[in-house]
Amino acid sequence: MRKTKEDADATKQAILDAAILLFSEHGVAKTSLEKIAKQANVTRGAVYWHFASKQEIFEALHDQLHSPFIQTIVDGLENITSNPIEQLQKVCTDILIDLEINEAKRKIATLFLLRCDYSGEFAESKARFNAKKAQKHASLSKYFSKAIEQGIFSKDTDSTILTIGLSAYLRGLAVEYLEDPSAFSMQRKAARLIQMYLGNLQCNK
Amino acid sequence: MRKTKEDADATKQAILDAAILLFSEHGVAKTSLEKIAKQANVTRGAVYWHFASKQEIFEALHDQLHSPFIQTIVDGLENITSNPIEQLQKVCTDILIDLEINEAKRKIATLFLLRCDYSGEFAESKARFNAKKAQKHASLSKYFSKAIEQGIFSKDTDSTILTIGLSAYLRGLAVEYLEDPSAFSMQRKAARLIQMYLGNLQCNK
DNA sequence: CGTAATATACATACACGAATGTATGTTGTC
DNA sequence: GACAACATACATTCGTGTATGTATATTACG
Repeated sequence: MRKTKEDADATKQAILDAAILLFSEHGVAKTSLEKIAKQANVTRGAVYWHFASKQEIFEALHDQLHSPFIQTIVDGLENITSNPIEQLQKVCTDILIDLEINEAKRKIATLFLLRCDYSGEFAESKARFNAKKAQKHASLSKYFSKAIEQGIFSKDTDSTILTIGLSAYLRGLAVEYLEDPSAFSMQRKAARLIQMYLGNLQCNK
Repeated sequence: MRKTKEDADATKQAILDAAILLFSEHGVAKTSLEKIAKQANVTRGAVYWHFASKQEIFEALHDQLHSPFIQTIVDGLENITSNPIEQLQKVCTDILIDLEINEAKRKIATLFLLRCDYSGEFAESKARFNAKKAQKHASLSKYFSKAIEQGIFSKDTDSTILTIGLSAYLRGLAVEYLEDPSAFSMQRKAARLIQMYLGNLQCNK
């Protein structure tokens, strides 16, 4: 029953896809390798061939798919346009709207924000992720500092506070939305939610 | 080995305390009833005498201890003072600082925000909680509407957006802080973080 | 270029521990 | 002496990890 290399890659991907689905729906802890195998139409033998443990599956998904919101912001601000504040607002708004219209991203975000806890065996994944995040944090903070110096943002803005706050705000909105997507619509509210937070930063001198 | 009623209540409380500790440190899923019993210096027999299952322990803790931030805000705004905006800022700031200085509250918040997922058997707890939250949401939104009418808050504030946003902001800040308390100090930053969010709402006409 | 050797990509079977729930025993109290 | 408040013992299930079987793709060799 040996398969070709492409076949093997396909089943590996099927296992990962099954894991995303089950993890995001039922939680990481409550998903057994048996269930993942069944969802992927293989046996646990196949799963253990490609991965040493559930933890390894989780880590593979985590490292490949889970990126902090700040990273998306930093990426989106790389090429500066005429109006940096509007640009920032758009980037943030798009992140949130994406959670509503992009099912794959919604599943991934649900998984890592709501369906796993990072205590114990997953602490290393979290540590790597936090390092990544801290790096982007610093990067965004620098960007803000510069923008404040240049008079784009109001002088009484604190770049660190702004970075921490924005990160937390997006995280909070994402979590509250994912927890109950029927509570409000991102497509309708995201822009105003972001506007409320970032709308008063412009230098009004 | 029969104990008096007070003794029994004490062991029940010891079991609950042990559960809080272990749940918040190692996660709900990874904490067995055996570990809880050991931590409480009893056997699993005692645990099963007081509770039917781990789920029942979780639900008891959840219903008694976990209250949405909005509830604290609504409670804190009950008796209106001279400056409602300052009052609101203080209430929010205090919630955050409490996470740093009050160990018990930090453990509880960690447990319910970071160490459990509400899929599967805990969905009912989450549903009850969400109902409670929605109620307080509506209540706070009404408060804001009134304050806007009275000219306390700026006219271009949307009470619903403000409520959703504030709830998400506090949740996000709490989560990011609890996830890594060394990242920043609430005692130092909370006031400014809240000020940045709520500071521009005052009616400036 | 055909074929034997080997490694790959799994499926199947088994052994084990952990956790759960229940049944039953024990002791002190009212 | 009956019942509350446990401790102890037992049965069962679930998940994991590993060992083994096996068919086929790939490679090496003559």
